[in-house]
Amino acid sequence: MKKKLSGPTLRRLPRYYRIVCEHFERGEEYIRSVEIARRLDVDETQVRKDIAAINYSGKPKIGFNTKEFKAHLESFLDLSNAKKAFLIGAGSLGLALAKYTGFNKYGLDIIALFDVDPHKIGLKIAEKEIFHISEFTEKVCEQDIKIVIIAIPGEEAQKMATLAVNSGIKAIWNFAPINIEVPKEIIVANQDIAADFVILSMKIDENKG
Amino acid sequence: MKKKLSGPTLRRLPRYYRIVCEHFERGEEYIRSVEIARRLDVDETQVRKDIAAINYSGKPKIGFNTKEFKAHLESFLDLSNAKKAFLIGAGSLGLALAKYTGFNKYGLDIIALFDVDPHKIGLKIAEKEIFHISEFTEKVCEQDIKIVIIAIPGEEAQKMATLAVNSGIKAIWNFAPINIEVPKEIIVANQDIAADFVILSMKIDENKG
DNA sequence: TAGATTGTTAATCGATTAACAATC
DNA sequence: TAGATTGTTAATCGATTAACAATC
Repeated sequence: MKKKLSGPTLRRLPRYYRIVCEHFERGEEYIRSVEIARRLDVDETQVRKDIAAINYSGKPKIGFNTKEFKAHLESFLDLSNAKKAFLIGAGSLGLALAKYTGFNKYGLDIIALFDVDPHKIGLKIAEKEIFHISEFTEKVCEQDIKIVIIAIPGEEAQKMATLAVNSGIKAIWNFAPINIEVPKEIIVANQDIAADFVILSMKIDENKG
Repeated sequence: MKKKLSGPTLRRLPRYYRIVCEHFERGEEYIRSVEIARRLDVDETQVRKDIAAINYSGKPKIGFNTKEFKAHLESFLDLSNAKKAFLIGAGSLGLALAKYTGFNKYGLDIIALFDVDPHKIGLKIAEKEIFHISEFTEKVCEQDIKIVIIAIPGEEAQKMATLAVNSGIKAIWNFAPINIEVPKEIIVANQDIAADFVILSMKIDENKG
């Protein structure tokens, strides 16, 4: 049984993974904690602590073997095990997410899209078919889907979330700019990209002051 | 001079803003800290502490006036003051960001897009013209742009970041799935959405275990 | 007034950082 | 061996939570 990691540590791990991949792909055999720390602007002791927390270890004087460390992170973060998901909303954001190539590497496999626009039904985006939302519940059951991504403009997002929950979905990744509410056993991540901008913009102000 | 907020507090403020807006638009005059806490799954004392940190106060027994509190957050987070930005990349993600309507409310105004594809140059997306990247530096100066959003597939992102820095940009919001590196006086937010998925997916695993 | 909620001080908890020992 | 880097224990720091006072 994995011991539970702290939130901050968990959030740093995918960032380590990215850096380690970059080094590995560049053909570098080892990476040192100070290098990871510099790239991500965290403390180097922090990096080693986090690595210790996932039971990996490096070699004193040499560093961490990029290939091994990468594999360890993939195993720990369960990246190789593709998780099937449905995507609600074939608007511009939905299409962008459907076409996004970075997800496979991180264990996300978007299987199909759903929309209400009759002009879109039947089209294929990046080899994923667009179905009418009325087929959603049935297909969730058929294909044993646990994750749904919501990418519609807002007002309808809560309704779609409720539909998803009633269809047996276990986790919702919400890109609509509202805070959706679902029963507490359902996992929700409200991806508020505008809020992320606000944080960036506050940092700019700080730099000026 | 604003006293500096902690990172966690700063990250919660836009979430409070969203909830307060929702209540205000629903016509509710007051909101209580316990309600905000419930909606965002944080501690209610935390909410009051955060509110105190931005020098706002409510009324005992009644709560926080939604209209006033909303205005206070807008002022504190500087949401009313539109920040001009350029967007590099008119691919599907770039278009989705250009069309995204939620940004205005959060103080972001995307002025124009840049790309290299000759078929796209001159087109308009949500009233924003697409220019050739060769015009970037000149237009940054002309329009005194401080922020650039990078939405291209990856390999080229570092080059574009460097171009942006050389053009005098002060902050970069990077959607490309690489960790871009720039001089330390430049503010960078690497928006790694795949990483956000990993965190969601780990939470699902925890729920099972 | 009584009760409910805000506001604040004190206590706890956990994450980060510092110091240093272990190791190749 | 000397030096560099990992790994770990201890100290610090800051965020969260708990307790309770203030207030309408």
